[in-house]
Amino acid sequence: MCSKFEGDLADIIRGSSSGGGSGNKMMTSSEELAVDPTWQFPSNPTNYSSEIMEERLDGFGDPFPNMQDPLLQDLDTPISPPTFFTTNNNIITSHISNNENNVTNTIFSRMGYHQITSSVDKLSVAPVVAAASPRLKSTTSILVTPNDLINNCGTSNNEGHVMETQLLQISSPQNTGIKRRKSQAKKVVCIPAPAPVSSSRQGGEVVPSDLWAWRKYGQKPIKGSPYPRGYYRCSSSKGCSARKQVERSRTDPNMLVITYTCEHNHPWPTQRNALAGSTRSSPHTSKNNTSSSSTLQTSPSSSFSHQKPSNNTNTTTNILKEDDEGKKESNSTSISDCPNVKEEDIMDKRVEMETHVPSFSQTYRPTLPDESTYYHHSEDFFAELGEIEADPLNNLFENNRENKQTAALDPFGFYDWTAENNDSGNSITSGLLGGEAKGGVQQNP
DNA sequence: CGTATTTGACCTGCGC
DNA sequence: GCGCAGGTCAAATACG
Ligand SMILES: [Zn+2]
Repeated sequence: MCSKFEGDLADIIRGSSSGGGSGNKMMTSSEELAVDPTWQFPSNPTNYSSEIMEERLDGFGDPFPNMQDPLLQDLDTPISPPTFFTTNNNIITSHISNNENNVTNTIFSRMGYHQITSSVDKLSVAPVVAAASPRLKSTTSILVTPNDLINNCGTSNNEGHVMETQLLQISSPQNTGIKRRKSQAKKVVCIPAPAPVSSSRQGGEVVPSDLWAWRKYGQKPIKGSPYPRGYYRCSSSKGCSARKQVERSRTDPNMLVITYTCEHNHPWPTQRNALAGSTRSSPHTSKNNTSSSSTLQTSPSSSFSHQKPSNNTNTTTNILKEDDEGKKESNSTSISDCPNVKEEDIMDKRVEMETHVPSFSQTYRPTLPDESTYYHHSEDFFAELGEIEADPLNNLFENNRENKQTAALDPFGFYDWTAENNDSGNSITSGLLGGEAKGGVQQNP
């Protein structure tokens, strides 16, 4: 976790902190989001997956949901360090000023989650929310459309929001696969952009990398925004239908809006693809700083969820649910801080806010029936984690070397692990860490 | 050599 | 039914 993120986090932070001064650059088709190798997302995509697609359970997150839950529980009990979130802002600023790398935690603070689920998963969603705000005292439900998300992210401070949206057109008889666009459930995450900044050459934007390996398969300019949208597909396994869309929010260049379309079939990204992508982007500076790797990595949602809850004040986590009916119920935790919410209301769609005090533990279970299959009990999961944790952490930290501070961050790192653990945690962790950068090949399976 | 990115073209969905 | 826009595919290119 932490370690992984370190680099990433730093980047993220920068982006956010820097405020994106640079973010503005218009992107022609050519410009893309460059991924910073270092950058990592706090959130786990998997978490998002918690949702269940109507028809498409397959795609979404079987594996993921599992992951999340355990984490959540952990959070509740001992592990979760919500506290760190609270402090995040402070930390961030300080770190940022000093060192980019250090920032790891801060990133999370800003990050926000929006989960938007289309009609399909009613049940699943709720749990998700809970997860998101394990600790939050009050949760507000908000309805948000994806558009809103984008806008919000941009406009909103820098805080990220994660939304699960399932935009489904249930109306269409065929949910199956045919209708791609709207019918599918999507999870939208807003995060501070790493800072496209001038930095690297390419002009590319930096995309935060998550633990998963993503391969870019397309990019298109979007009318609404000056920024192109990048389309990524899971490269870990061919069978995996997980997809990811990355675009900058039109309002805030600083913010990146990442939309996850399907969940991963496989437990974990054994290895990231670091090779090709990263190198290409910049010929000169290959890896270290400047390099922008195409591979995007967003932290697994799980990590996010944890973080979010942590703070009422600073971090805002919003989770949006859309019911079948079309209404969206969203629970946002610690919204108070977020300006974003307001914007949303204003924006287009309806945003409803409710204050809830969910106990995340409760919510958690109900959320995923699937989970049970994957993991019988979160407890077990944790148990494993505990073991794993030690190793992975160490490794991570080592990797991170730059930031020892990250250790403080433990909470984050911890999250990541969970994900790793899920599959075959130990091996993976080592692999990830080591391989992350370049590992060339990705396949696990 | 293999993998990943880049980029244009094609296809599908959606709105009018 | 037409047109627009988004999303995906596939060929070409680049890099380790
Ligand atoms: Zn996958």
